[in-house]
Amino acid sequence: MVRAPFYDKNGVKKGAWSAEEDEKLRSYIQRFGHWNWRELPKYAGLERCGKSCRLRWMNYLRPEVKHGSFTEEEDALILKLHQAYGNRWSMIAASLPGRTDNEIKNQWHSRLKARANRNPTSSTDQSQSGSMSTHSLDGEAESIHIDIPPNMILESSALSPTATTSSTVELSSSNMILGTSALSPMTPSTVELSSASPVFDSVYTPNLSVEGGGTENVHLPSCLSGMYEDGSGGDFWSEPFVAEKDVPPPYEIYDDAYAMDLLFYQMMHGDQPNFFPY
DNA sequence: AACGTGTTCAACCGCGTGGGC
DNA sequence: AGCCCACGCGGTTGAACACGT
Repeated sequence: MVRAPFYDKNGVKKGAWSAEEDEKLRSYIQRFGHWNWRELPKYAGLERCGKSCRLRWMNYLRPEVKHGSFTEEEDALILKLHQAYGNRWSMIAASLPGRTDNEIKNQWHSRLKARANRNPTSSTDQSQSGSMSTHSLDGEAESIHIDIPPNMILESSALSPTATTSSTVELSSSNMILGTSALSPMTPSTVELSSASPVFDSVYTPNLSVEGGGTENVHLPSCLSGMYEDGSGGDFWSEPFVAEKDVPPPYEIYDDAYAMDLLFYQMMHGDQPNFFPY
C-alpha cells in the first residue's frame, strides 16, 4: 500500500521499508538510541535519509506503538480533542498512548471527519463539561466519561510525574503514559535521549559530534561504563553498526532495554541504581 | 472475471521552530 | 543579529486493497 522502493538521484532509498531494513533500524536504536537522525542511517547500515528513519521508527517500529484498528473510545477521544485543538495531531496523539500523530491523522481523514461532519454538535456543546456522548457508526448512542481539564494537555507530559491527575485517570494522558508499564514509564528507546534523565544524557547525548571517532569525549558515568564496554554493545564510536552480524539475539536486546528501564525507574524514584539486577 | 471507483495508510515533502555558533 | 542545522509537525501523495457494477 506504499510506494515501491526506489533510489533518488542522490542514491538515497525511498519507498516501502523491507523487513531487513526494519530490523537494522530497530536493532541499532535499541542498542544505541537515536542520537542523531541525520547520521544514524550511516551507522545503522541503511541507505535511507535520517528523516525517513525517524518516521519509520516513530510511526511503526517503536515498541510502544499500537497497531490495529482504533477502539470506539479512542475515536471518541480523538473527536473530542479535535474539537479542542483542531489539526494539532501530535497534541492529540499525546493523549492516546500507543497511537502516533500520523495514525490519528489518517483515522481522522478516513473515518472521523465524515462522522464529525454528520454530527457537528455532538461534543461542541459539552466541550467544557466532564462527559461527552458520541455515536457509533450503527447509530447506537454511547456515553464516555472523559474528564480533561482545559490545561491538561499542556501541563502534563510523560516526563512530568507531578502532572495533575484527575479522578478519571483512564483517560488522563499523564497517567496513561506513565502507566504503560509497572516498571517502565516508557521504553528507553523513546525517552532515553530526552533531557529528563541526566544518566541518559551522559550515556548518549553529550559530545556526540563524534569528532575523531574516538571514545575520549564520552563521559559515561562510572557505574554505567561496563554496560557499553563489555563487548556486548559493540564499539559504537569506531565501528559502523552492521545489523546482520552484530545484532545480538532479541532476548539480549530486550535484556538491555530492561536494564535501562530499571535504571530509569530507579533514578526517577531516587533509589540506588542497580545496574546489573540479573 | 474484469473493470472502475473509493478507501486506507505508510511514506514523502515542505515548512516552522529552537538551539548552537 | 543572523545563519545553519536538526528535529518535529501537518499536509499530501500514491499504491494496495476492498467493494460495487
